[in-house]
Amino acid sequence: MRRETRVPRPTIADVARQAQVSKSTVSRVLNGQTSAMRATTHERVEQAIADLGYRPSALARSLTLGRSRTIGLLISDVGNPFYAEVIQGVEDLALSEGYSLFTANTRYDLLRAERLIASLADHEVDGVIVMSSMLSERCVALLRQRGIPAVVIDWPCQVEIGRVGAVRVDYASGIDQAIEHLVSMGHRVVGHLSGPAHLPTSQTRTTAFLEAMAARGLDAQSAPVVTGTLRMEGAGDALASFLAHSPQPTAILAANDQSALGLLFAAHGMGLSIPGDLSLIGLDDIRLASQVSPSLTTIALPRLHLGRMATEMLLGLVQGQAAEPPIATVTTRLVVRSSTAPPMKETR
Amino acid sequence: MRRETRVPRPTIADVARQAQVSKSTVSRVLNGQTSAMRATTHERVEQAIADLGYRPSALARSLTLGRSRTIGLLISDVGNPFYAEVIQGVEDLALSEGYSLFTANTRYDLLRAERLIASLADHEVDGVIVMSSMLSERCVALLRQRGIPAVVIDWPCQVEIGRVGAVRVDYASGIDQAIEHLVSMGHRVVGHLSGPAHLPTSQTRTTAFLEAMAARGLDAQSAPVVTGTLRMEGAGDALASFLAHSPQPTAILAANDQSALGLLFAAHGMGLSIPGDLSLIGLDDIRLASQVSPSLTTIALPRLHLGRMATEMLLGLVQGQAAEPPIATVTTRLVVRSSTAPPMKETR
DNA sequence: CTGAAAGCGCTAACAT
DNA sequence: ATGTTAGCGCTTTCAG
Repeated sequence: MRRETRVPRPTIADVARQAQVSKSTVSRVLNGQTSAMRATTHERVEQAIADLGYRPSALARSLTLGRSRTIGLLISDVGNPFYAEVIQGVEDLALSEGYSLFTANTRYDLLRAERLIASLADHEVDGVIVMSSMLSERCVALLRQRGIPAVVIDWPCQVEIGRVGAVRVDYASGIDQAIEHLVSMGHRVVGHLSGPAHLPTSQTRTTAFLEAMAARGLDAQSAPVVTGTLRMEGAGDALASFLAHSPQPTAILAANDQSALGLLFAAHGMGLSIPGDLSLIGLDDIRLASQVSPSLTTIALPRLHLGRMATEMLLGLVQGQAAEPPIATVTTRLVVRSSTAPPMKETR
Repeated sequence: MRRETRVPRPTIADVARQAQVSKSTVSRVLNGQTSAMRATTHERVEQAIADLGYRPSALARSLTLGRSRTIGLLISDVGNPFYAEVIQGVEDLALSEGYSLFTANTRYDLLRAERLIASLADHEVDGVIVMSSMLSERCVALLRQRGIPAVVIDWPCQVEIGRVGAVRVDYASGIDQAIEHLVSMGHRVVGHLSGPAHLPTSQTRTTAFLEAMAARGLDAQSAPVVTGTLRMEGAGDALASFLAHSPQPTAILAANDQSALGLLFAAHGMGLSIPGDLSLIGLDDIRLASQVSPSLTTIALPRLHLGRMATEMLLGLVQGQAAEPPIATVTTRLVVRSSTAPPMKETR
């Protein structure tokens, strides 16, 4: 007794027949153009729709309308905890505006990114949000080439003309607060664990660090800056570098929470006390930051907001009501927790 | 000098005109039905396609073909690090098979899940993969109702007939190894930090734990089982419960890595040494597990594989070549790291 | 070996 | 106030 027959979903024609009206009438009901319609007709159509459990085909609709109410979300790596909330922000707003999301991970692979973008274009997404720092430039170029509106998140480079927007992150504000926090507690030698040098965002953060130091008359020149990976791995080596540096830093600002946590765990492993022997500040405020022990003082990025803003901007571009210039900035702010404290007085 | 004019993408008709052939011929080239075609014709068409930079519209194709080469991925929460790799597994295989992914987060919200499923259905996805333990049952019901093939991941309940498959996780194998590992080191009192009682998967794990204990003649009855949240928060309270228990456990098996790490951090905070004072075993083997200090002994779940299998199964269902019964199981295995050691001999 | 024509499900003029 | 018609871009008989 297997019912192999795939019951085809009802179409607008089925509804029309059932309600004894034309397809146009049904279509009007579907699109709310019901003002100049006889109440009984309206009623009959609604009834038929309900009876048949009819739902319009997004595919067919997209084809006729020329827009798909679909947007692409290009991410470098879902596994990066940083992105999760941004995704939520995007999804929330997109959903509430009736858009669906094609999500795709570039995996930091340009070839893959190209294929994904091609695929998104093939599916006629109305726009794309790009959150893939290393690949953003190429991605945006490809998208522009296909005439697809796009918004880049946290990509400090110049946004050229065209239907491309950008949501920037003002790291400097939070980083400045962080340095102020350390300095006011008495720290004088502060180290910086940066991200890979080729990432624009690493440079931005490092620059902001150096400027914040200089602004307080600290010797930014001799401040130990170690290049890390933005990941937890390898933090042990980085920590060793800091400890070998002279003068030895009493506090370290890491380029992100992951690497800060790497330092934290490495310190644990070496029997170093945080914040007793060393103060630590991260950046991002990922969930984990508040859950480790000691909880991590960090510079919070409003990620949900970031996602929402990007989506809002993209939908603006899609609907042609582009803000000029399509650039927005979100600020960061310090969240003080337990990984920072005044330095011990043995600062040589 | 703004070019406001949205250049419409070339259609199959444009290619046909350019190549001086009919749409049918172009379509044949597009679909590789080129065997019985004059070489010069084929050549001309390829040329025209290249010249125009033509790409077929997935939308139009889906409409005529009746299948969209699109699948939905229903997740409860992207923020859960557990899912990231599964997603990668799904995406990898889907991509290589020419499928695109609609991803959607239920956020553990049934209403939201319903809307998302409706949306997926509206977009005529060919199938859906569900990875949302709490909501799976309802989700599958809704999908079945709309006649959409589905595969559930890690949902231990009965799979009814219909085009629904399941990929199970055999927790018992890894949990048994874990207990064996502890017992062979001399542990006799082992605690279990379980997940919320209403989650089927919590029950599965707890049962496996108790059985593994009993199988070794240990007093499963008096083994302290504390109900946790599967999250890091609240681990402090759980740890306190374990420590207050008599006899006090010398090792704890947590239901997942997150809660194990919660215990780890809580122990740090209380000055307890891991594994000196207490051995700890997690489950999942999330990235973080190998990065914390001490690194976490845990039961590894082959997540990439999980995603791949689910996708493979779904595509099988979609293409009608369903394996009978559509159920697969992946096994788990213990990964020994540094959070486990023999108990101190002061076991009262 | 290739073309003409119908149709997938929907919307939008343009009638009436 | 509602129906008719012509597409949107593609595939697929069916003819030649």
